Amino acid sequence: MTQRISFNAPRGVSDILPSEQPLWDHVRETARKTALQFGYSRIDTPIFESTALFKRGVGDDTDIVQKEMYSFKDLGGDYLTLRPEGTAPVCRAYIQHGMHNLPQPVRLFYIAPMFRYDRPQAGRYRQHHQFGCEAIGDPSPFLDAEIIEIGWHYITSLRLAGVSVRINSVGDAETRDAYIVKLRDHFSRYESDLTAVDRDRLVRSPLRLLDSKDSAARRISSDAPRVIDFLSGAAAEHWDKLLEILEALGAVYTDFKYRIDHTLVRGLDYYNRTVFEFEPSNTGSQTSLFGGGRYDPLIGTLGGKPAPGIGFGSGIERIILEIRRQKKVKVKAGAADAAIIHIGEAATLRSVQLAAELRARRLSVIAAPAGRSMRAQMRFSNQSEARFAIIIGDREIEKGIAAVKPLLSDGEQINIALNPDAIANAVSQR
RNA sequence: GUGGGCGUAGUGUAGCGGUUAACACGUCAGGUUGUGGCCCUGAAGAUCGAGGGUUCGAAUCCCUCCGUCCACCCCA
Repeated sequence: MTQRISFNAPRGVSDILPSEQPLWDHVRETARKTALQFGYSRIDTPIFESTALFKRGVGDDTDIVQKEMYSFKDLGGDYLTLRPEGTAPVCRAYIQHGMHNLPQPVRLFYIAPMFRYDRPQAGRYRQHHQFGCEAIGDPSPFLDAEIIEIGWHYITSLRLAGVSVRINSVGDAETRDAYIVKLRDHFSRYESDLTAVDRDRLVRSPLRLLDSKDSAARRISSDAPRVIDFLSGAAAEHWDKLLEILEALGAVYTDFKYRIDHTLVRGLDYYNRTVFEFEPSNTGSQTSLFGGGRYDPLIGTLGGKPAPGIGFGSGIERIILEIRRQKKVKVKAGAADAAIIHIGEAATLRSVQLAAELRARRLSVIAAPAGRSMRAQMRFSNQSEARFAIIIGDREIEKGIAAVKPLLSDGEQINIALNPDAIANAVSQR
C-alpha cells in the first residue's frame, strides 16, 4: 500500500490567506504611509545575512543568538542566518553603502519577515513580520522622541485603543557597570528568595532581573536602585530632554500617555540610553506590540565609523491580533468592475478579446469559468461581487452587441454595441 | 527547553465501545427553452492526526509519536 503524502506548512509559520490580505494590506499601508510622513525611506535588506553579523550585532550571549537563529552553511561554505531582527542588517547596509556621507540622520524603514526558532504560541511565530524604523547618525533626543512618536502615530492611525507606552533608560556602557554592581548587591541580599533562573541572571545578566516575571523578583525589583539615578551627565541630560519633548508632544497627541518604568530592559545587547515598549491593554502573555531603543555603539561594533542610532521594531502579526481583538476590522478587498460571461465557442474567443480590451482601458475584469452553464456563470459573477456582468453569447455576436447587467443593484440589463469604448463607458458608470 | 488543553470532510461542529460516521456552511450539478442574489433537490468530499495495544467489536478505552493551541521562558 502506498503511503499518501501530504504537506503542511512547517511549525510556527503560516500562510497569509486571500481573505486575510485586505487587513494585512491595510496595516502595511498604514505603516508605510506613517513612515513616509515622517520622512523615512524604505530599505529592503536580504532575508539572510552572515551569521557573524547577528552574533556581533545582537550579542553572542542573547537568547536570540544562543538558541533562536535559523543558521545554515550554504553550498559554498558560508555561514548564513535567516534574519531574526531588522536593526543589525539595516546598520550593515548603512555602513556598506557609506550612508554616513548622506545628510545625517539617515531615516530608514522596513516591512519584512523575521525568523526565530521558538515554541510558537499566540502572537509568537517562527516567521513573523516587522515594521521597523531606524534613525542613524544623530545623537539628539529629538530623534528618540520622533521614533516613539512614529509608533504612536501608527497605533493611532490604526485606531487601536488602550495602548500604553513604557520608557526607561539603560544608561551608557560606562555608567552601567557602576549600576550593575549596586543592582547585584541589592538582589544578592535576597538571593535565597530567587528562582534558579533568576539566580543565574544574577551572575550572567543582572539587568534582566528587573523584568523577571517571578513575584519574588518583582518585589525585590520594586525598591532596587534605579538606572536613571546612575546616569552620567550627558546621558542624564539626554534623558531629561527626551522627557521634556515627550511632554510637549503630549499636548498635541491628547491621548498620548507614557509611563517611566524603571524595570524595563531589553534582551538585545546593543541598546543604550533610551529603551521603550508599547503594549496593548489586554493582559495576554504577549505584552509587546513594539520594542525599541537607542543603539549608539552598534555601528561601531559592526566596524563602521561610529554613528549613533535609534529605532523600533513592531510585530505586524501582533498588531493584527490586537486589531481583531478590538474588532476594528472593516476592510474589504476591492472587487472587479465586471465579470464576463460567455456562451458558445465564437463568443468565448470574443470574450477573451473584450476582457483584454477593457483591461487596456484600466478596468478590472474577471472571467466567469468557461464551459459552465449560463446560470453557473451568473452565480459565479454574483459571488465575485463584480459590479457588472457582461454577457456575450453567440446571439449577441450575431447582433454585434453585449448585454451589460448591474449585479449589486437591481438595475436593468441593457444591450450595448460590442465596442470596447462603449462597454467601458457603461461599466465605468456607478 | 518545560508544562497543560485539543486533534472527526475545505471550514465549524455532533457522535464518546456495536452494523453504510451525522449536521451546518462551502464546492459542483440540477429545479426545461441562455440570467445571479432567496428557496428546493442531488452529488462529490473523512483511510475519524499516525503507529501500537485492550476487546468478539474502537472515531470512541490505554500507550507512544506527531501536529496544534495555550502558558512558562524569550520577544515583535
